[in-house]
Amino acid sequence: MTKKRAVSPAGPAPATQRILEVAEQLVQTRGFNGFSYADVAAELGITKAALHYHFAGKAELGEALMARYSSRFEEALAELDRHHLDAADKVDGYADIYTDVLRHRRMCLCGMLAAEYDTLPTSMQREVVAFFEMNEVWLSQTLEEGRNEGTLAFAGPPIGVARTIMSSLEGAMLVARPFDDIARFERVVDQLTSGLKTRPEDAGGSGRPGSVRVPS
Amino acid sequence: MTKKRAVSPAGPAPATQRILEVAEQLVQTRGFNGFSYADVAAELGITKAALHYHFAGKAELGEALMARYSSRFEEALAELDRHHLDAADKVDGYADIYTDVLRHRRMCLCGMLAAEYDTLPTSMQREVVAFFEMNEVWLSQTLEEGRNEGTLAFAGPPIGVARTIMSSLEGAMLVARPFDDIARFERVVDQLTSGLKTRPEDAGGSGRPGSVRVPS
DNA sequence: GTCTATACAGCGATAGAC
DNA sequence: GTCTATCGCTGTATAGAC
Repeated sequence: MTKKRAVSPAGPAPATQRILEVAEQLVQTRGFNGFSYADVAAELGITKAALHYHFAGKAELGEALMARYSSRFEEALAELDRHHLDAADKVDGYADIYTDVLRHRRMCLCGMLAAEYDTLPTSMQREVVAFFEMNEVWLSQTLEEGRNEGTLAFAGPPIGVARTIMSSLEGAMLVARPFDDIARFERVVDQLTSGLKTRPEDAGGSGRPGSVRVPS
Repeated sequence: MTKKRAVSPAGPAPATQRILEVAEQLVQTRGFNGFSYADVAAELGITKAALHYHFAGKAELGEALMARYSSRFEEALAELDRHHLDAADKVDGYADIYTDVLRHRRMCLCGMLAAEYDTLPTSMQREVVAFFEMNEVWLSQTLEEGRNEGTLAFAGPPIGVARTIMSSLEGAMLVARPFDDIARFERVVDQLTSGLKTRPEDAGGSGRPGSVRVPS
């Protein structure tokens, strides 16, 4: 048995992983047009040329970033589903995912890329839209579930409420970052979700049952 | 009397105006890091060097852009106040300002710059925050007014609701643009505002009394 | 107020050695 | 898998003529 990990034989090499982590942080804080190969290389102590070995171009790096982010996000949603929470708690868990991103002083990756949408490679544009659609589908289903089980109450089709919640969370992150104020974000989250719930919220916003976060 | 306009003697020269208009459109669609002096010059059929006569550097151009946008926005809010609307209609008018921006396939200038916040010159960073604060102040006052006159109803301090509305509108624009779907934005607006109003909304979203827009 | 010309830094990207 | 070296291009900015 070699030094290479025996389990999960697939998956990116450690070097590739570290590149993605650094690039992700840069895009989420500075934007896709606000970072360069030189930034990533400097942070990792390697050269720009080495990066091109792992990702042919900036577009490919961007696509890998989004694929990773989306699948991580999807996994976090699946994890919420696995916890047998009621829909009201799932919605809270959903908002917590966003809160955790903001806690790392980051913007949602796809929210950031949505701002830069017109300048992105078309492959990345498609992934931005797909990310939002994935969010909407999960939220719609959860909202409908909540209405059926009686933990959530709202008027009209779930998709409308889902779109309001998702885009409002993106906007709350967008605005909270210049103020460097997580509490501002959390208050907006409470405003948005408290109107949906059929039972009163217990005081503390943290430590909810089955809290799930998208790593880093 | 010369050819120069006899009235409103102050104000930027026509050439400067046109530069600002082109640059504004570019920033609102591509971001501050997504456009260049060359883009502006090409659009106007002049050279990059000519631009530097009007604005020493990109930072100065950016500051002028924000000052203009903020004062235009503030004027639109003052115009809403001048129409003797009730607060519910003022909130609708406020949302209409955003809708008109989106109709021009643009993101709110300061919403766009909020995404790029970490990469902006500090002078521009301050203006981004000031813009959001100005919005919040006006909205808070209007919400309180509406609660006093009975056209609006909401729980808690107005500032909390104001922040939710403003940041949610920013987010709804951010997300609607990749979908190139104004209706999506308008439905979110309805969701956000209908819960505030004490009387039902008349059907059509357009042509409300005293509709005001921020030009371009 | 606009031009030509140019400086100079940074960008994404490639070739080829190790 | 990482390096050195370099290419071609674009970016912001300046000098000086008109």
